[in-house]
Amino acid sequence: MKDRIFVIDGSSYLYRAYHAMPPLSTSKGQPTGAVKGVTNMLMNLKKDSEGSPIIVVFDAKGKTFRNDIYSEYKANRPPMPDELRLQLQPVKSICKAIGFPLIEIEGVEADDVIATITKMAKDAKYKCVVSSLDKDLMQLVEDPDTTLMNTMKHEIFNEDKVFEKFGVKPSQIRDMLALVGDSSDNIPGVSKVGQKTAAKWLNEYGNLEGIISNADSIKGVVGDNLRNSLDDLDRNIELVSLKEDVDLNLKFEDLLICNPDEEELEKIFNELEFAAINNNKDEKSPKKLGKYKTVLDKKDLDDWIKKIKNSKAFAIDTETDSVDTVTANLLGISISVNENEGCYIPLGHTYEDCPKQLSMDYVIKTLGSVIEENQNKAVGQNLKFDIPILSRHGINITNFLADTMLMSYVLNSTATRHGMDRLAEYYLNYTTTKYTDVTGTASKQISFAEVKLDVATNYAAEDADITLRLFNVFSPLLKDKPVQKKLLEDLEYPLVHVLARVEQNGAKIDKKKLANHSQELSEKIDELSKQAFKIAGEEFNLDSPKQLLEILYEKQGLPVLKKTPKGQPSTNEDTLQRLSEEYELPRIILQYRTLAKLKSTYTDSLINIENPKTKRIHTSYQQAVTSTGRLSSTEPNLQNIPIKTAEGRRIREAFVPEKGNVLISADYSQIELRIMAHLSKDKNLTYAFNNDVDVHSSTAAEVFGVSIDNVSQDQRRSAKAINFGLMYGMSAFGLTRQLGIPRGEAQEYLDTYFARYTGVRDYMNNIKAQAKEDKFVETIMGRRLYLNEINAANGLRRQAAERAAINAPLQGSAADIIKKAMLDIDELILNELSEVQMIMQVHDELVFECPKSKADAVMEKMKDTMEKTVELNIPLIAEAAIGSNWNEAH
DNA sequence: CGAACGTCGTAC
DNA sequence: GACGTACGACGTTCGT
Repeated sequence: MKDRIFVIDGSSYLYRAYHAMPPLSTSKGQPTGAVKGVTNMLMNLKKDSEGSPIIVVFDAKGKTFRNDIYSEYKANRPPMPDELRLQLQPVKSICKAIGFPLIEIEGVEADDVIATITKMAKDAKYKCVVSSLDKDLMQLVEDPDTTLMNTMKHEIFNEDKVFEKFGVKPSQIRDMLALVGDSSDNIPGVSKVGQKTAAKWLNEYGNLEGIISNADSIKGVVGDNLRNSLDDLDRNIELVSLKEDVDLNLKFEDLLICNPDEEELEKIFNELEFAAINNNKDEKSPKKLGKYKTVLDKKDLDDWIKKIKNSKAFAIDTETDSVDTVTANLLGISISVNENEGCYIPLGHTYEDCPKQLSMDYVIKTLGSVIEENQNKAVGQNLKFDIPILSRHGINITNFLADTMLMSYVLNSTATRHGMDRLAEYYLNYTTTKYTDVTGTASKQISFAEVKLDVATNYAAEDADITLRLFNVFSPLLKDKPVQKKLLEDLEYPLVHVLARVEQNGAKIDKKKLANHSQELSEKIDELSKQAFKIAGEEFNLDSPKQLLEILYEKQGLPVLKKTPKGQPSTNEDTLQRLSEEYELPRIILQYRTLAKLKSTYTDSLINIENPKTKRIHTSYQQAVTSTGRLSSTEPNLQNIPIKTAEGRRIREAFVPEKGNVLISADYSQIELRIMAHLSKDKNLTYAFNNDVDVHSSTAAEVFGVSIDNVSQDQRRSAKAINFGLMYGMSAFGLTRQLGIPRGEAQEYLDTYFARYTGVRDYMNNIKAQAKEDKFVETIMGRRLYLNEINAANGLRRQAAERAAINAPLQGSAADIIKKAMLDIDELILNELSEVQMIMQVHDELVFECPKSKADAVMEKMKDTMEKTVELNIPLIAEAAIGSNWNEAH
């Protein structure tokens, strides 16, 4: 076997690591995530290379010869982000200190240098492995002694593998790239020719020359495009060909020398605050585990009970056999009272030879009552999960000290996601053991009950430990923000209990009705598919945008009206709607889409998700997801059940009460517009709400200069679009699209609106100015949305932040208000309406289930409570109705 | 092979 | 490029 060398494209490593790693940084603020990622990748490769030389190539600064050939080359590349730029030098220093030869040559690209090195290796009778999957480099595989390798997977790209992936031989890759072009390098290829078409031609005619000489026999639009692109193709070939004779200013032998400088490496690691990196070992660097104890006897449990009693705060976490809070069984409890310490009390582990655990009854009786007594010192992460589980096992928590997930959310809803693993990474720079690290994934996944106690303890006690450490980080931060602290303690924490109850209540569905509907949809969908295939002349996957665009635009030759952000011809509703005016196929696709969506997303999934135990569906409300303070709903999402079309409303008809009950729905009328009136104090808007005038008609009267009684349907519709658009920061362009009117006319509407509603105009300008000053906006209850990009140099991003600045106080305040209403109503239910269940929240709507006989009175109480929950400058109105299903009640 | 991403469509 | 906030189904791509 020949000797071999490895060649790395350093820049591509850097970018990959940058995107794969969290944004770590040193205490001084030097970003290090990408450095760490690259370092790990280098170490792994070093290990795998078994002593073979490794050479690292970086792109040099400045233009290359390709810019001389084509001035637009890579012209649309965004500049390297600052956070990454700052990590470039450290990465290079580390490469050198490890001892890898590092090569940067100006005027050419790293790919050319790599090509040159593979050529030198070949001449010296060495094999060459390039650690990259870059498609430009695939042409190098033409030489049997050169391969590309996917570092993570040890997958080798040889000639066969290239053919498998690209449909052509390595020697044809160059021609393929020239035909297809490369949007990231800003090289236009032959229009409408992608990898597939290019491969087809290359297999038929051998090479680009062959294709060009047969160009006349290629039919259709693509043929025309090809004939029109001949000049481009010459240029593209030059651009995609790699230069193999770059002057590296060294001999091949020089590349084989590894010259490590351990001292320098250690110095760099210290500066970057890296823990010692494992030079040789396979496993991840061992992280310092805290002192974690498995509690198996009464004496140890007693110790921990004392610790809880003596603590100022203790963290608690539960382990279960399911994520479903309605059915999950308790398998263990973990506790932490000091950082880096913790215990795990297993209660239900079942594997063979599992040590004897304390009995559930005993632990509930002893530890359980101490937890209850000390619950105002209890800290958890996402307690909405733990509370119902504990409650079902006899431990009732109604008043906890803190929830770290919500602390993080209220402090800054967008800094990071608020799952514990992410919070530990972000705020503690600590990598937690993941759940799937101990249970495995997918088919190999085992129940937590089968996880060995030592492993389970390290996982579970760590969770409690981390929760406590996060609490210690967040507490002082909140001390400095009394308004946010109040929001957290008076709104979000109490809401945890309410949401837990709403989730546990669940909603009843009429499965038979849904099943019938599903069957009906199936038949219609089949029929539409057949029609579509007939017109297309072939069968294809109607659900695949990719196949659909081939059929519509390439085979059927329909005009391309719009492209997706990625440059593909669009097949979305808007586009198909316009095409439908002239063609039948898009019209059928649209009908197909509507029905397929209903079936897959709603009828089928709702049937499947009914809980076998309760025969109801139990959504999960996410309290720390949205940037604005709204809740979101998952598994299933009950907040996007159709309502606009008759077919869609049939889904709502399947949401029903138990026998003898009815559903009551109460929703806030125009709550966001009312908040706009409240915040802006605009005279016209305030007048409309104070006098109970239809707000869209009133706007129409102002904008179109007619009396309110003479507002036409069309005018009201336009005014409604304006009112909604304003709250989203919509432009004249957006209004144009929405209403299908000329740009000038839309602009006139807006101008007139702002002339009539000067309060709204001033409010919008002020909130934007304030946001630019503060870098955040606030709701009426002081919930903050930080807007990092409000002063961005990039106009698009800045404008998006400006729109968010307008929208967030409106959407967020509405969210605050309905959350407060939920607390008030929950109290009402607990105190005097025990037969009523709150079962759903849909942003401005609450749905209840209650006995028919109580319905009228309950409805009035709910409506009244919602309207009085806060006092604004204008009245808050809730509209309520009773029904035998959700559609009727709404 | 499973995770992540892209596109599409539903809600408020 | 142009309207804010979400979730999920499905197909496609990519690499923990």
